[in-house]
Amino acid sequence: MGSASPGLSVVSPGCLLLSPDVALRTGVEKPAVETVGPEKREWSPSPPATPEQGLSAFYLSYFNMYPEDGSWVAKVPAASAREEPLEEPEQCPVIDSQASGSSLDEHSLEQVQSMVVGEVLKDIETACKLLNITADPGDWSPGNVQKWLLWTEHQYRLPPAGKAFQELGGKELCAMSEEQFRQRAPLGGDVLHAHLDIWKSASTSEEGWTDGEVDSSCSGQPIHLWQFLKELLLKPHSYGRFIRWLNKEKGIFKIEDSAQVARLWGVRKNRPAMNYDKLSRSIRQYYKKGIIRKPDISQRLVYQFVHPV
DNA sequence: TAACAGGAAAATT
DNA sequence: AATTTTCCTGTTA
Repeated sequence: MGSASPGLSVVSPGCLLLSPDVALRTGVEKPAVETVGPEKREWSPSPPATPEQGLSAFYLSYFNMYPEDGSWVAKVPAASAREEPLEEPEQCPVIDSQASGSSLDEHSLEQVQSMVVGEVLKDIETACKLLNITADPGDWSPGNVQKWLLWTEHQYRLPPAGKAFQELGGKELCAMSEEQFRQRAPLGGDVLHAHLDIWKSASTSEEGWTDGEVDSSCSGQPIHLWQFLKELLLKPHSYGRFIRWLNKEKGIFKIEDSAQVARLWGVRKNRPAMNYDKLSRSIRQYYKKGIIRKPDISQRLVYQFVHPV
C-alpha cells in the first residue's frame, strides 16, 4: 500500500492529489498544488445544476490540508476497516492501485472520490455530534464558532487563533474573506478559511435531503426501490454518508446509515412508517427477481446489483 | 442488538 | 397483476 501509484498520483505522503484541473477550474487557492496538468476529467457523473463546483474545491482543500505525515493515505483504508476489517481487494480497487496503473483511471478515481466525499461528510457529522453544533456554519453562535475553531485547530495542529475571532457569530464568520481570515490569524488563517468553506459546501449540499425531494424526475410511474437506491448512489456528495459504492463496476454498494436511507425512501413513497426492516424486505424481494443480490462475500448492509452499468 | 432470510397477506398503483 | 408494505418467526454475526 505504501507505494505511490501512477494512476492515483499520491504526490507526497499525506497529499493525495485529485485531478489538478479541479483546482484550476474552481480557482482554489492552494499553493501546495504544484502539479498543473492540462488533462480534463469530469468531476462528477451527476447533472450539472448542483453545487459541485464548490464541492470540488472542498475536496481539494481537504486533501491538501490533511494533517501530518501520510496519515491520510492510510486513512481511507483505515476508515473502511472500521466496519469491515478485511475488505476484499477486488471490492476495493482503491487499495489495489499498484497493479498496472492503467485501468485505474476513470472508475477507480470516481470511487475514491465518492469514498472521500463520504468520509469528509462523516467527519463533519461526527464533529457536529462531538461539539454539539449544527453542520451549517451560518447558524453558529459565537460560542459555536469558538468550539469549531478549537476543534479545527486541534485536528490540524494549527496555532491557536480563537481569540482573534471572539464575539463573531457564524454569519459574520461566513461572510469573511480569506484575506480577512489571514489578517486575524496570520498563522493558519488561510487554512481555517478553507475549512470553513468545506463546512459551508457540505451543509449546502445537505439541503437536498433534509426535507427536499431526492429527485424531481416525476415521470409518471411509481419509482422502484432499486432505482431509488441508484439515484442515491449517483449523488455521493449528498448521500455518501448514507449509501455508497464499494465497487461501482460490480454494482456492490453498502448502506452506511440504514435508518437514513429508509427515511429517505419513506419520504419518497409517502410512507412515514418506513424503516430498514421493511426496506430490506423489499430488497430481498429482488433476490429471486435477479435485480439485487447479496455479494459473494456476504457482509452486513452490503448488496450488489445483478446487472450493474 | 441489529441485520438477515423468507412466508404470508394486505395495500397501493 | 406487479410491486411494495406490513407483520411475522426464526437465524446469524
